[in-house]
Amino acid sequence: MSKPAASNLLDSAVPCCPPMAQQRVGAAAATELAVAFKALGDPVRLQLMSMIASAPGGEICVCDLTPSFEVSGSTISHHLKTLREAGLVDAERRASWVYYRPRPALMRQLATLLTPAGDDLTPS
Amino acid sequence: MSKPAASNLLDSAVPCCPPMAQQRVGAAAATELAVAFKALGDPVRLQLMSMIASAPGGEICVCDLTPSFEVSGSTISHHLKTLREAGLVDAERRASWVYYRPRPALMRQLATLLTPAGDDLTPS
DNA sequence: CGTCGAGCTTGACATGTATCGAATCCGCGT
DNA sequence: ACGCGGATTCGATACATGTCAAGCTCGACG
Repeated sequence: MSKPAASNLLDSAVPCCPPMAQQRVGAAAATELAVAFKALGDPVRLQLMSMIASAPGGEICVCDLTPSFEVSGSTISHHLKTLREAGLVDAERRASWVYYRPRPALMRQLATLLTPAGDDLTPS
Repeated sequence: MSKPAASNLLDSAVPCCPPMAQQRVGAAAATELAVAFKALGDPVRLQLMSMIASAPGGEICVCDLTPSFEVSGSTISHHLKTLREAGLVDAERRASWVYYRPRPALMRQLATLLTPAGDDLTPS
């Protein structure tokens, strides 16, 4: 559990991703970033991601996620795995329960990437 | 061409989408937003989107997009249709050529949605 | 130990998607 | 009118994905 997450975007020293409105995304970067966007490209996963990202205390138990959906527990687990492998969330087992927390680094990269031309982004 | 784009997020008066780190995304909103993320969840489409978003002059001809990829022209056209129907780009035919331009409104919504907790977003 | 509950994994299936070639459409020149 | 080149659409096919039921793993607690 909590694999290193295939993407090397997370630990890459390269600034990597200015807004796509300012610079084209190369083929290699596109392949990696598309994994993250694809992970968000499902209604269930998007809701899961939002529930994890907005969790008070910074983390949330799977047992608090599952009851919010119509789909089966195994399906939720499968979606969570997708989010994990995309590098968007991190999981940790404590006692009988598994807790998920967001990984803001990638979220911020995606947000920056989508910033339209002329928009300001988190001015220091 | 240039269909109304199924999403009602574009012309909706509702503020709609605070950062997901601040508020859970509802099932209905998730279904619509997931369409946009899914559209970006393919390497070719992500590059296409970045080429359109970064186009000098705010628009770019399909004939300038197609040669950058290995895939066939019909495949590019299909991907562009996906981006159009997701509300991310707009197309216009002029003479023999079709020009694509970005739709910053949705881009900004997605960027805002992904803004992590504690981050500042384009302060007015 | 044994078993119980929470979550993950596996196997299977139906649906969706990416891709291509061929056909079609649409302006433009000749 | 005719053909040409750019772009989209159509039909077909191989592959990926979402979903579930069933089985498995890991701690906890008697």
